Amino acid sequence: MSADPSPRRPAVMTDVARLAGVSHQTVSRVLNGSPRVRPTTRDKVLRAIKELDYRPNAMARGLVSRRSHVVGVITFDTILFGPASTLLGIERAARTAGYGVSIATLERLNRANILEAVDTLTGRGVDGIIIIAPQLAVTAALRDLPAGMRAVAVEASHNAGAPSVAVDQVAGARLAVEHLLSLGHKTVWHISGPGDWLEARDRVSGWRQCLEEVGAAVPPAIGGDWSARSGYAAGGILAGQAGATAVFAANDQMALGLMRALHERGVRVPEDVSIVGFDDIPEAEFLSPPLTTVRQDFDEVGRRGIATLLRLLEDDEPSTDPPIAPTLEVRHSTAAPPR
Amino acid sequence: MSADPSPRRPAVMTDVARLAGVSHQTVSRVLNGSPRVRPTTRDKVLRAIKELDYRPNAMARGLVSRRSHVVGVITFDTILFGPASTLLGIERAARTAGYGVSIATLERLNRANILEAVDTLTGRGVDGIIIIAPQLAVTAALRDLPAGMRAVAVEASHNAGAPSVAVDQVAGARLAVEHLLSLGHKTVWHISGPGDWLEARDRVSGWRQCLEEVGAAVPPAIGGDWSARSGYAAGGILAGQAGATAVFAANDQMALGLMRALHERGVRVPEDVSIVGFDDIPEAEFLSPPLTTVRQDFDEVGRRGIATLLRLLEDDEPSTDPPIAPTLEVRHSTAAPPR
DNA sequence: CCGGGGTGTGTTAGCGCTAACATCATTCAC
DNA sequence: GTGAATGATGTTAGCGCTAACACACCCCGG
Repeated sequence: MSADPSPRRPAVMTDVARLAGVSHQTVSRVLNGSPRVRPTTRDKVLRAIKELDYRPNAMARGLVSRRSHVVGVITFDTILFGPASTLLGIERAARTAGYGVSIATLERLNRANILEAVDTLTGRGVDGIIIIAPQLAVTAALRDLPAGMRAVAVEASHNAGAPSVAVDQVAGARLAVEHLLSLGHKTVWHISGPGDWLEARDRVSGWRQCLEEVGAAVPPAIGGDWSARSGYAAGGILAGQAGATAVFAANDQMALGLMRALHERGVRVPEDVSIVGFDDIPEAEFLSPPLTTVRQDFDEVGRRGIATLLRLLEDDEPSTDPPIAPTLEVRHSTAAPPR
Repeated sequence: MSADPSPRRPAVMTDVARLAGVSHQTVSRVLNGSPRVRPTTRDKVLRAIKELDYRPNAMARGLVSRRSHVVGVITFDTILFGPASTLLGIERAARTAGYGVSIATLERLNRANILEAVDTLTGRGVDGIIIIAPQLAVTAALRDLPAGMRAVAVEASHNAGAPSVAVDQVAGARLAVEHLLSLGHKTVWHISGPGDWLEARDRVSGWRQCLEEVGAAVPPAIGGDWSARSGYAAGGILAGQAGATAVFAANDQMALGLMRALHERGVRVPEDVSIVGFDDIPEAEFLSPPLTTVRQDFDEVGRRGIATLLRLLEDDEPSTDPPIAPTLEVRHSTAAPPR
């Protein structure tokens, strides 16, 4: 009833052709959904394929068709929530579109590394590349990608050397600051991300703009590095500032560290100080108190990244969507200022 | 001095051969480091390669050599700290070994999905597969992988259908429980992970064993699902238990949720209740209070996973290392019980 | 009853590379 | 000086597939 259960060597197209009594080209036509095949023939071929447990060889296919149906993703070597979520979103979107994903991570972000990663991925035959490029160095590197390589940048600035997909970080920061001001705070302090991260800069811009527009004093931004540790350290600085009643942290981890630092000093959140984070990590809702934060839709980032890349592969016409709007999740870490 | 900067079509091996005045086979020899090439010839070829910016075509290479130098990684579609860190560790190790990584994520874990992912990856021509398989369903699926497919399971039970690499979860749990008992607690409660996760089961076993060995009462395990939310919910149950002074949570997120729940009820950590987590997420150190937790070396998991797979590809001899030992990070969430 | 235009199928020629063997110089022992 | 061993290179034949064309065969109108 069934063929040899463990053939020595996996079946190839000619084996299928022989068993079905047709030429290998007819098998190829069936596989590629050509309409020029009689239904009865198609059935014979399909049966033979199943019987031999045949799977087309992707490399042979790719060699002749010049399409691997694999996209490369370059990402910073980290488990930071943003990049990790974006990678997942991209993989999901790619899978839906019938593409595979090959990854290359970078230990250190600089031009040489990035171009090398692009080379490696290109060498492996990917059809295009998505670069998760939140840092300025990356944006710069994008300007001299090898000619002919199709790439899109996500989380990069709009004037990168490639079409880009991004969340509107300025708008996100404004959401946070406006919320705090509307609660009655006179001004808002800011713990920023590292200066070479685009998102960090944009969040600083949004924060500053918003304060300036309402004529509020603009305190100096306190520099952090995304880690809870740096948020904790920022707490030390903030504690010495009498009028600081509201803080916008550029990500949730720093907000968490800050909360720890304030707690140690007996400063209550939100009674004494209100805090807003950024990212909405899964834990944000369960901190003490639950953290008000700005949420970005990373699945959407992934979908748009893949969509933009596929468009680029097909039409060769770069296209850039407007940035994705983030949303504010109000929880219990924000309240009116103490009187 | 230099060739046409933007050739219409990328250079292939014959182009290099022509420019260098040798046969394409000599170029191939240079590329593959054959000793049978005169140094002067090698130089000529190398210069031609650089001049034409030639890169070998991976698909053509793979087609004939039957090696793609890409490994596939199947992972659960999640940004849980463990699996995400493991993926990163694997990529790093693979890169060091000269391999690329193609990923396939699973929305839902069941046999059909896993086998499909294996098929997809195999179809894309990977040399072998690493399955991040923390759930029982995966272990079961491993038993009927397509013949000839080389695979290794990480975070799976030792009697999976494939060679495996794992951290000793039982030992990790014992570390946590012993620490709490040594502080003077009469017994230790446990918030477990989902019952279909191997790691969750092993941590329950370690916890129970340890208590039984010293003749301590074994309270019922409280079921969680890894999320901070479930840890928070467990807090409700625990609060009703008068004698509960020590809790071992099966991961840091649940510990975090629990801390929140206790805080809301005015229960102090560690004065009233001691808590130990598992994983040592980067934030653990900055929770209120800093969390004592069990740390697993995911980089080592990645390295061993790749090493095991490559050994399998070379010798065809399955080999399984002893499990990796986790370590305890003592911080401030644990103390002697209240008297 | 014959030519034109579909259909369905087979044949041939590569894609860019490596493996295997063939070929031609050298070198060196005797 | 001769033959065998060795070294450096070229030639040929695929890997498994798709693209392009060639070829039957059928149906149809004139």
